[in-house]
Formats: sequence, structure tokens, C-alpha cells
Amino acid sequence: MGTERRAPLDRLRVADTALKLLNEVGLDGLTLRTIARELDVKAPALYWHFKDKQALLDEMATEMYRRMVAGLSLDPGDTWRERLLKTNRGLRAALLGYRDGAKVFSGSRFTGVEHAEQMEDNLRLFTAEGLSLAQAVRATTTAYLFTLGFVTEEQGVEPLPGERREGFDMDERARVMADYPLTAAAGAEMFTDYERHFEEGLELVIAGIGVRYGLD
Amino acid sequence: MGTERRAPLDRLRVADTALKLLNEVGLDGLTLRTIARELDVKAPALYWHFKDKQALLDEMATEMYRRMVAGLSLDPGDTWRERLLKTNRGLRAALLGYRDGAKVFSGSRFTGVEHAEQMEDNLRLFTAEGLSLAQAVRATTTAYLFTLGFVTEEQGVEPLPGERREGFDMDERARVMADYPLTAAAGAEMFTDYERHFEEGLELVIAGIGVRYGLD
DNA sequence: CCGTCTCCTTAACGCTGTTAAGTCGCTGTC
DNA sequence: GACAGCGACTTAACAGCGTTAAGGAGACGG
Repeated sequence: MGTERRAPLDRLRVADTALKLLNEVGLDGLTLRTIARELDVKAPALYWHFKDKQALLDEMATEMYRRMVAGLSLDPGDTWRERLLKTNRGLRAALLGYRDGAKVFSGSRFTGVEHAEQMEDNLRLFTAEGLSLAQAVRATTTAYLFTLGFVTEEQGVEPLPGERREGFDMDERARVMADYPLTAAAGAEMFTDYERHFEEGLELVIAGIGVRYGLD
Repeated sequence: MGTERRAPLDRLRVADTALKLLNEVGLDGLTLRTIARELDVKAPALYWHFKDKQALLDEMATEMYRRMVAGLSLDPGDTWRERLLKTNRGLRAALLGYRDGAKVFSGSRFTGVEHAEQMEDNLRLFTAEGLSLAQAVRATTTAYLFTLGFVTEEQGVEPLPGERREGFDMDERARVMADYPLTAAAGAEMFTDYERHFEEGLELVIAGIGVRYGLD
């Protein structure tokens, strides 16, 4: 009694702890020793569960994806527009949930094949709307890649929602860009109010899909 | 004679050498000691020219941007479509010119304000076509972020054009995705022929801009 | 001839991901 | 009930990383 043995680790507990830690220390600060300490374990123990750090990051990305899918309220009766809006808003929200989320995500590959389920569902929906498979893939990944690029850039400026990275003073930028009036004025349009700008960008992509693939 | 002193370094020569090296060793292998050795100098010498490694990466990204702009053949009479095609194809080509180019680029910030020139030019062209400034910014950055996301993903699979990262065997993927027929078939559509897929994705974005902003 | 400035070296620091080897307790077998 | 075997971990160590502090060689100005 009192000397209960800690339950052995598993990949999910490690990834979960690492994700929690990610928000506190960021990707650069996320070392194996930090993660291990949080798990009450020494760093080399992690190598029992993962072949290297990248494998752990892969599991983290996969877990982010799982949580994103869990957060979606998909409906088989979704229109293709609704589906694109839901999945890409969901993706952005999931990435924003973790500091450097987009970087971790886009630098990793999923473990397993669970992610195929949601993809299959989307492709089914899009082909049912009359798109070829190639078109369906193009439509979904174009939106996906826009979202990924958007959040990557967004988190370069705002690591966590509401928390600004240094060196993004708008006044100073305006001053130094004085010779380029449009560019100077564009600053506010680029480095603030990401929520709205994401919606507008996504809307552009969706509109393009609609018109090019004759879905209207 | 024979003891000629090496010309002192400057930020550009360092960045140039680092970019050349990047193609050989990749971002992970790009250490200050490697760069220094190539310049016939010891690592701490670099700190005379850059306050830290990130500042050097920033200069590399800026130099990539300079070379991209130099490679564009812009015409003041470009239509907005032509301009979007040229700049985004040019951006992709520039990023593909370096192993991990997209990662380096999107993880860095420009030094100086040179980049504002090209931006100003684009915004001028787009507003002259009847767009509001906000719309012009949204149009250009949406395409820009798509391109960045696209190449990031592309280079995750093909670090350099024609050179494939391991773990992307299409046959094995098809086998493991057997339960998801659409997803399995989509593999070829996603992990090959990036050139064409980029063009189609970009076309979708451009079409969306045209229709949403009434530019047709 | 001296001091200063520029540009670089030498030496060292703490930290990183990773490997090899050893340890401890549980499980099943004779 | 002893013992082998395995799972899950620790201890110790390694090479290499970004970075800092201190110092030194050569050019330049007074």
C-alpha cells in the first residue's frame, strides 16, 4: 500500500500529455525530457513506445485529427458546401487548439488508417453530388491546403488565440511601409481579425469549386 | 603571396551559401557549423552577422523571395488572372527550388521592406480592376496561402522534384486502404502529378475570386 | 606608436535526441 | 516454489546542437 505501481504508459497517454504540454511550452520547448518528466518517467522510456520523436509527433497529429473529427457534427444529408464549411472550420479550430498546432500537423503523417473513414465519407458525398473522383479530391484538398496554409500563417502571428507574437506592431509597420500606401493599409487586413478573413478566404475557394465544377 | 585574406563575410553571402547547402542536407541537417565550414569560418563567426539562427533563416527566406520576384516576368498590363497565375506559379517554383523550401519560407519573416514593392504593385493592379483594398488583399493572400499549403504538403512527399520520401508506396497504401475504395483510388490523385494538381487547385481559387468579386 | 574598431577564433556551456546495457517485477512453466 | 522469460523501465553515456564569453589579429586614424 502506498507503493502502487504506476500503470504502464501507452502511445495515447504519451501523445495526450505531449499535446497538453505543447500549449505551455510550444514546439521548440517540447523535449522528450519534458514530456517524460510530466509522465513521471525518464526520457529513454519513451523509446519503448515510439521509435523516435517524429513517431510521437505523428501520434500527436493523429490524435489532433481524431479530436477534430469528434468535434464535427456531420450529417449524411449535408450539402457539399455545408460539408466543406464544417470540415475546414473544424480543422482550423482543431489546429488553433494547440500552440504551433499547424506546424506539428503539417510536419507529420497519420498513424493507422482511421482518418480514411472521414475521407471516404467526404468523397462519397462529393461524388454523389455529381463530381468525378478526381474533382472530389481536388475540391476537398484545395480547401484543406488553404486552411492549413492559413492557420500556419495565423499561428506565426498569434501562437494561441488572443496572444500575439512580438515584432508585429501595426503602427511601426505602417511607418516603415510609408512608401507603399496600399501595402501599409493592407496590414490591418492581413494581421488582424483572422476569424473573418478565414471565412472569406474559404468562401472564395468554395465559390470557385461551385462554379468550376458546375455545382450551383 | 598565398596568404591572401578571405574577403569578409556579409549577410548575403552567408544566406546564399546556406541556401546552396540546404539542397544538399535539408533543413534538419543545416547546422551553423556546416554553414560555417562551407564559408571557411567557425560557427560563432556567424553571430557577427546574425543575432541568431532564425535571423539567418529569415535572410534565406528573403533571398528566396528576391529570386522569385526576379524570375517573374510581370507586365503592368497583366489581367488580374494572369497576375495571380504568374505570381503563384513563380512562388511554387521558387519554393521547389530548395529542399524544405516551403518550411523555411513559412517559418520565417522577411528582413527589410523590399517585398513591399511587389505587393504594392499587385494591390495596385487588383484595385485598378475594381476591387476594394480588402478584396484585393483577400484575393491575393488566399491564393498565396493555398500555394504555401500546397508546396508544404508536396515537399513532404517529394523533398526535391523527382525524389520521393520513403513511406509513400502507392501499392502498399492501396492495400491497406482496401476497406475504403474511394480513398484508395484517390491516392493516385493526391500523391502524384503535383504539377497538374497545383494548376487545378489554383484554377479553383481564381475562379472563386472571379465569381465572388464580380470580375468576369 | 597607440587606441579603436571590425571580424573572427578558441573554449566552453547547457541542452538535445538517441543508444546500449542493466534492473526490477510480473507471468507462466516445470 | 524455483526459474526462465518478457515487458517496461532506469542509468549512463555520446555526439552534436545553438549560443555566449573572452580574446586576438589586422586595418585605420590621430
